[in-house]
Amino acid sequence: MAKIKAVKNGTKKDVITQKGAALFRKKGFASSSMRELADNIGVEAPSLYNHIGSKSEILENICFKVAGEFNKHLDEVEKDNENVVSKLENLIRFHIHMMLDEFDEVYVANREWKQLKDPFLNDFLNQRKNYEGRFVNIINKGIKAGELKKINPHVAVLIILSAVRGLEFWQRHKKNIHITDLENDMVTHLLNGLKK
Amino acid sequence: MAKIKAVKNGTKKDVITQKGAALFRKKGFASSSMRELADNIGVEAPSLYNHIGSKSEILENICFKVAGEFNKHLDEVEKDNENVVSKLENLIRFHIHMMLDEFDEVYVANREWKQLKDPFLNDFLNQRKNYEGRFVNIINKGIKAGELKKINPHVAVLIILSAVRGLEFWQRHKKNIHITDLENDMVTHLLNGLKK
DNA sequence: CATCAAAACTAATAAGCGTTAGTTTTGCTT
DNA sequence: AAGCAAAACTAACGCTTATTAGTTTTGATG
Repeated sequence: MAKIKAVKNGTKKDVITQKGAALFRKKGFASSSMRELADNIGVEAPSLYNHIGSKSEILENICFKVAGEFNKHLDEVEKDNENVVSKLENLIRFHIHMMLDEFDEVYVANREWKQLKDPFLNDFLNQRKNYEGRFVNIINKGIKAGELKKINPHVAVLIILSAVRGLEFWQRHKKNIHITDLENDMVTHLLNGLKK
Repeated sequence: MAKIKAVKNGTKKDVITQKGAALFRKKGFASSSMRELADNIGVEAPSLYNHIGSKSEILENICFKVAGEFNKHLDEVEKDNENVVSKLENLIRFHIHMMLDEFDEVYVANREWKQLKDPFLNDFLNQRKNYEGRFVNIINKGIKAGELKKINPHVAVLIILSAVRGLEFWQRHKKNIHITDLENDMVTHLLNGLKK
C-alpha cells in the first residue's frame, strides 16, 4: 500500500498526530483503535509503529503540543505593557482562535488528557495548574488596579476558560454567525456582562 | 459473595447506576470495564446482568436521568412569573447545585453521551437541542424587554452553560471557598461582567 | 543498475473485553 | 423446616485490542 504522505503536513509522525486527533475527537481516545486510525491514513496498523512508539504517545504528542502553544502565548501576554482588561481580551480571543483553528487537537487535549499515563498525566496537570495560576495572577492585578470587580479570581478564570472551551459545541452553528461577531459577543459577555 | 446492598440507595439497579457514574467519571466510559465496576460494588461481573441489560444501559440510565432533571426544572422556570434576569439567575444557580450535588452523574452525562448508541444518542441530542432552544428563547425575551444587552443569544447560552459545566474542575478548590460565595460570584460575572 | 535503509506488509500473540450458560447460594414466605 | 424465586457464583465463548516478529516492498542514493 502507499506510503504515508509526508508532503503537506510535515513529518509522517505529524500526519499520524493530526489524523489521530481527528479520530480521537470523533470517537474518544479509548474507543479509537489503531486499526481504524491506520485505515483513515491508508495503511495497515503495524506500519504506524515505524513512526510512533505507542497509541499513548499519539495522545501525548497532541496534549503537549497544545499546552505548549498556550504557554507560549501567555508568556507574550505577561510581557506586553497593556492594561489587564486588554490582556484578558487578548487571552479570550486567542483561546477562541485556537479552538476554531486547531479544533481537533484542542478538543482532544481538553477532554482526553485523563487517559494520559504517568508521568505524562502529572506533567500535563502541572502545566495546566501553572497556566491557571498565572491567569489568576493577571486577574488579581486587575482587581488591585481597580480595573475589575472584586470577584474570586479562581472563579473568574474558571468561567472564562470554560466559556471558550464551550466552543467545542459551536461547530453546528458555524454558518449562522461570523467569527468576529462571535469573538466580540464573547468578550462583551465575559467582560461587561449580559445585563444591560 | 454478599448481595448488592439495596437499602440506602433504592433498587440494586440504582446502586449500579451510581457506582457506574462514579467509575465512568474517573476513568471514562470506554476505559471502564464491567469487571472493575463489579469489583467496586463487591460482586462478580456476570452478577450485574441480573439487574441491567448491558453496559450501555448504565450510561443510558445516567444520561437520561440527568436530562430529565434539567428539563423538569426548566419547565418550572418557564412557568414562573419572574423577570428574565431572575429566571437566568435561577437557572445558573440550579446548574451549579446539580453540578455539585450530583457530580458524578452530571459529569458523565456531559462528557460521555457521545458513547450512547442510537436511538439513544439521537434522543439525547434532541433533548439537549430542545433545552438549549428554550434557554435561547428566554434570553431573546430579555433582549426584547430591554433587560439584556443585544448579544447573540446562542453565544450567551453557550457561555452560561459552559461556565457552569466548568465546575467539573472545581473539586480541587472545594475547601477554599463557600458554595454560596461561588454561586454569587458566578451569577455576578455572568450577568454583570468582570469589568468594574 | 545495485545498494540499502526506511517503511510498508502478513501473521501471530497474549491480554482484556462484554456477555451467556449453567449451577449454586441466599434469604424471605409458608 | 420446605420451597422457591432472586441473585449470586464459576466457566467459558467469541471477539477485539495493542503490539511484536519477521519479511517484503519501496524509492532515493551511489
